[in-house]
Amino acid sequence: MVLKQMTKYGKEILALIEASHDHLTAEQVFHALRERCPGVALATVYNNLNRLWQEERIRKISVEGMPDRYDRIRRHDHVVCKGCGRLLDVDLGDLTAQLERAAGRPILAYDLKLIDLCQACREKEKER
Amino acid sequence: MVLKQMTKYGKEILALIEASHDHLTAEQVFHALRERCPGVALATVYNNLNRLWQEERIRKISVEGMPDRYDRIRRHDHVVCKGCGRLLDVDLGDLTAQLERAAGRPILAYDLKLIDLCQACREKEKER
DNA sequence: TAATGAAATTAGAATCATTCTAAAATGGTG
DNA sequence: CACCATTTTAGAATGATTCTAATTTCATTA
Repeated sequence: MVLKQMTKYGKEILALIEASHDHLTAEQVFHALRERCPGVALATVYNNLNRLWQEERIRKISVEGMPDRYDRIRRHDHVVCKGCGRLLDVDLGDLTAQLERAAGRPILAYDLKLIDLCQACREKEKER
Repeated sequence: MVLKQMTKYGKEILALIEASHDHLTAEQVFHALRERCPGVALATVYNNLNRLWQEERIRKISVEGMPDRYDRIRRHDHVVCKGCGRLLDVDLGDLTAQLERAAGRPILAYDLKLIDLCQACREKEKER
């Protein structure tokens, strides 16, 4: 895929996502962007997020029952809390070769989520 | 978690999912169930899918941009086509211990998707 | 500089999956 | 049977995202 020149908002949004260590939803990106570009439309945010995603400049993370979240592309994995969906970064290194061997077939990439229960959710669990 | 007795539709839906080697959406479960139970409501399907999921009797798989799909619980992983979202089963065995070691923390479970491009999508890719 | 055309942006409607609501049906248990 | 909890139901509501068609922007060419 040939990467096209980025647009004004494309650049802004990419910068926002790269700078953030959270995992922003489209809505959160929209709010953050508004501070710098008051007039911008929500559709523009979705347009650009989709474009950036297709160009593989950002990652999209989906967890059941929550809005998609966007993340910088640099290789890393995630720990998702089973209770509240809280997402943390973790890096297990590049497992591609290993997984290909185990699967017996070549892959383009993989998506690995570790599931745990965060401190807060563990407390709540106990109460019951 | 103590498993409760299953309800009439709960059983039907669980059986449907266990029997199917596809990865059914709620809508597909609804259609299939209708053949055996013509009057059943879509809400009932969602109710039961959610209950079964909470009781960990079925799995829920979410891939960005598509409706959630449901799967039997037996341990296995998935290969997702990057182009069309087609989902195949693959079993890499239980990597829990290995992943815990790599992550340096205990986990409850994990969710691993291998990404590839299916034959059909590879053809299409070429055409461009 | 004016004209052209492609791509980006916009506002709002539309869609789709899913959840919610409140009422009705069902199913044990005493 | 009477009771109460649970399940089911139909349809409305919600929330995230996409679509649409008009408008704006911007680079390129005449």
